[in-house]
Amino acid sequence: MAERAGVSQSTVSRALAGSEVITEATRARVLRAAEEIGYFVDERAARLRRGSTGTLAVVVICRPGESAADINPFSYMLLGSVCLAASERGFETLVSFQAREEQFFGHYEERGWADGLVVIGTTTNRAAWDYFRGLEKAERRVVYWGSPFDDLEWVRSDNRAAGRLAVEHLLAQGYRAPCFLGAIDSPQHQFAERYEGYCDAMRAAGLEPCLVPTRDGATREEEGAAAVEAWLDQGGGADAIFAACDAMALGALEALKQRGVAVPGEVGVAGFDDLPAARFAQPTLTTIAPDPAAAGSLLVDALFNAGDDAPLRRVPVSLTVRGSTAR
Amino acid sequence: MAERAGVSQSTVSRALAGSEVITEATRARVLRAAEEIGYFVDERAARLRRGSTGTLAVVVICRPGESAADINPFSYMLLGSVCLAASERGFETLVSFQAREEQFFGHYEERGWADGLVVIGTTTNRAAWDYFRGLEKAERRVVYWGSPFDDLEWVRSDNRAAGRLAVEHLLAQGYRAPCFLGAIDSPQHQFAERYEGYCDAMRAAGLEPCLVPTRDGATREEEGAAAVEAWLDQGGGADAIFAACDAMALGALEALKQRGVAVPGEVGVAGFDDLPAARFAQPTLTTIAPDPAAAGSLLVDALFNAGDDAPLRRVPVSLTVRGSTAR
DNA sequence: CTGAAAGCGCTTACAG
DNA sequence: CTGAAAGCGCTTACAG
Repeated sequence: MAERAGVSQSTVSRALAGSEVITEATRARVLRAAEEIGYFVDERAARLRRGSTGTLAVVVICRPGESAADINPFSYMLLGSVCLAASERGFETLVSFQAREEQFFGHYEERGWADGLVVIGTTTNRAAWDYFRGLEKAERRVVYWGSPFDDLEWVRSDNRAAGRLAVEHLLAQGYRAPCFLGAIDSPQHQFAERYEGYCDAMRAAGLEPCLVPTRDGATREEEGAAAVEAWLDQGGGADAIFAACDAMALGALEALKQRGVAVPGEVGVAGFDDLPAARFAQPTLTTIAPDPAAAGSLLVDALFNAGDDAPLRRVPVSLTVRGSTAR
Repeated sequence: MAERAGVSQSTVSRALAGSEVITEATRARVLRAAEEIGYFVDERAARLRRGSTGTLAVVVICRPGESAADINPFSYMLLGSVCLAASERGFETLVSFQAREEQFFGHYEERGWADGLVVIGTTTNRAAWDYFRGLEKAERRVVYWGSPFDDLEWVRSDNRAAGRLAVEHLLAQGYRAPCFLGAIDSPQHQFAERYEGYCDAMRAAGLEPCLVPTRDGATREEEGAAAVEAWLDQGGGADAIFAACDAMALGALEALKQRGVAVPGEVGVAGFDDLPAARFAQPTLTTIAPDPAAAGSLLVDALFNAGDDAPLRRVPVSLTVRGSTAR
């Protein structure tokens, strides 16, 4: 390649890297030669020499046994937005889905594969969290979505605001006794935060918070459906449900329909996530939507600004009103 | 590291690479030392020396302006299944989403970033296909999902079988005149294949095929809805619809509901894709489901078996019966 | 079975 | 502004 352009290896490198110091004429000659012989810089060598990788690893934690079709659509959206945000900042993204204990892996930095690691964990997988928490000690660049641990570098939705938004909307629609559907002691910390926001708004309105607890099930939808059935069996009592996530809300909708409870007439339902499915539920599901694009940007920024005084770690949320609360 | 274990660099390399030739005692010593100092092989250097990358690039083609939340859920599933399949075969995956002309990029092999490239394009993006088709000449390892070009190395759903399955199911449910909703002259070749399967089964049953054509719209759902409205305006005539994809079927459902046409009573509706949303549509949507896991495996295998006599390139499909055809 | 040496393809001080 | 030289951290013939 250097021969072809009639210059030295150093000059080729500088010309292609866009160094200021090179004559425009020389650069043009080098670019033409590169075009002619289809030359591209070998990034393995460049990075080995340079020391950095220009790549960011993103790990999506799944439940064991999950296949591509079972993975939470919101995880996919997060993955997409992280890749997009990384790309905007000039980084490539190495992605891997990890479910079983034998395959947990986070040593991308040590191996020279990536400059940092984004871990996306929306589902419960305790073993994975234990593994990744162990890594942290090594003083590396890692940032987490959905971390159950507050001492890790995390980015999350503004869950408290979400809880408040939901309650305020429900009350504005004329519902008088919204309850919260979810598990607040779940390792999924975000649910507890949504519950806190819910409680804030309830108390601000002079109302008593009310919790309809869910229990672990095969899927979030089943958890939601089971909890609603148990609640109805005990006589119900609330006239609206704010579910900790859309999947549970969808399950709740299912259960209410089966029991002949009219939505939104008798009971209003709102969720969180804005899954694609929310738009097609019957009735369509009112939900609090996190901003996936903002999430990707914040995660990538947090990765490289770790240790900052006041890193921006809360992804804004917004209310999407649909049929399930329209009365 | 070599010092620490008291052996040469060569021996460390061989021990860690699992070379047969190394004494178990030596290997143990090396492994212990590696553990102690937290040593990991630098893959940049290893691959530079070895010549390969152990990585596979996957490019998801999007529509310009699409954000992470807008991307087709099926594309995400395909992405997931490709990553999973690659991982099973010991490959890392480098993923990128590409929408605009300036960012098209496929030179992962030349740059030493990947040993091969999987391109996932389910949406219409002519410029992207032109770009990637241009690459092909360079005699490289690329395999395509959703390619409009038959001369590229492709993997697709068994679309003809899908068309047949849909018609056979519709007839078995007592529908007498199923039509096909979609664009058969679309660059999206797969739609035409589904139409062919539809025609095969119609003729086999002694029926005349009938096409309800769609036209490009902002989203597939809008395309489906608009086509159904136009069709109703012209007097309809069919008693069942097999839509070229779920998004269109969902749009059709929407339009039928708005016009007061009962589904599945007056008109049956079936789609293709098995989007998560299909389970939550009202009524729930009968659909032909491709097998995303199989798709990932086939794509990865095709990548490394290119040029084989009879590469397996058709992903099996299956019928998922739901409410929209249940009469 | 293990070690010394070469070299993968770059980038970057160091000279000129 | 450009070139010659060193070296990034590995793997792998080649000896022994």
